[in-house]
Amino acid sequence: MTVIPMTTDVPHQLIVITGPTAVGKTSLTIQIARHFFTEIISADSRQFYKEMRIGTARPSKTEMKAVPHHFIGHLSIHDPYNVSRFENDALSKLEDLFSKHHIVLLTGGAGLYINAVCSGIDELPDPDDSLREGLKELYLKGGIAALLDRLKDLDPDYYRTVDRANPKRLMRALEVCITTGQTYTSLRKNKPKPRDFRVIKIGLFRDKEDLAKRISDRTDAMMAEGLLDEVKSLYPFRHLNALNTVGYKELFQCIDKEITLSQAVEKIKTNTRRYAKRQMTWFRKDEDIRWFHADDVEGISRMLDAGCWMLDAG
RNA sequence: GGCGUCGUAGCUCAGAUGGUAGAGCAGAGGACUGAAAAUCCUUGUGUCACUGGUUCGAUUCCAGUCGAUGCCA
Repeated sequence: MTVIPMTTDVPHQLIVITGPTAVGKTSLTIQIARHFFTEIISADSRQFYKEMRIGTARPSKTEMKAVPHHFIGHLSIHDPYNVSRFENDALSKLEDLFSKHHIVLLTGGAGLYINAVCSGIDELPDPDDSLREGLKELYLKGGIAALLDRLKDLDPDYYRTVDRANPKRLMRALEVCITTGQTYTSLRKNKPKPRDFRVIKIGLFRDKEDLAKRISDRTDAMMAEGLLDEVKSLYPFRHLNALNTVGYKELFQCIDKEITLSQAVEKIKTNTRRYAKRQMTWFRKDEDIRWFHADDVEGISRMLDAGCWMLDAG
């Protein structure tokens, strides 16, 4: 029997499985996890919430039993949460898991969250509720112009490069400047943080028609499973950020009689397609991702079993 | 069968008293550092149903054909 000793010269490996929504990450990741007798960390910013089960395509009970999953349903929609917290939570969970496994899997479709785990994000202050309220107020009263005015003062460099039409970006930058007394620009180092594990990123793709079909089928399946009831039960909380989510917001509109049920279902499908598209534009930029067709289990296994990726610098 | 209305971008529709056309949605591309399934940006050439006629010129006017639809029979 060969036991690989847990020493520093054998690097821990984080295998990241990513790709657009509905591409088939869940089942493939479970297969790989079983192959390596390891566990899965989810980087899916909506599967975190315990109240959102059907609409987020959470892995089934059987699937979760087959392989331990982490960060699925561990939060309530009422809990404030963000990437930075996820970075911390995931890192400490990884430390724990790496004491038992050489290889751990991370899967999900939120590129920002994955990057936070793999290379970290800058130290910036968490949002402050009352300040955020104030900025929202400023925006409502004075519009984008008011935000821009303020930013021009507080961080002229960022003012030059921001997307000036994006209120959320502007408000966040202002928030950081005001709470720290420093410019947002100066705090954004954009330097990867060292990690004591290696990362390999696997991207799953499918052609457009195939993905669209899967999205459509999955949406129908969610409806058959009772999405509408799930959404109804969350209706009182529809203004929470967690519920500003594809599959939920459209059905809220239906409950509000703004659109019909079949219109809502169609809208869920097109919004999911658009989400998948946005994910792809994010992932395309990431040169570390090795792409495989989502059905190419053979190819992925071959690559992983060859183990040559373990020798990659990283 | 008669009379009327309509036929313009993938969809819903606007428009030009005749000089080959434009919105919304969809689609496509992009951005992205604590709200990220979020938020935001860019992007519109299409036999203007078909066939003739009038005209320097017709998608626009006229006639016919076909299709849709409404009313009357």
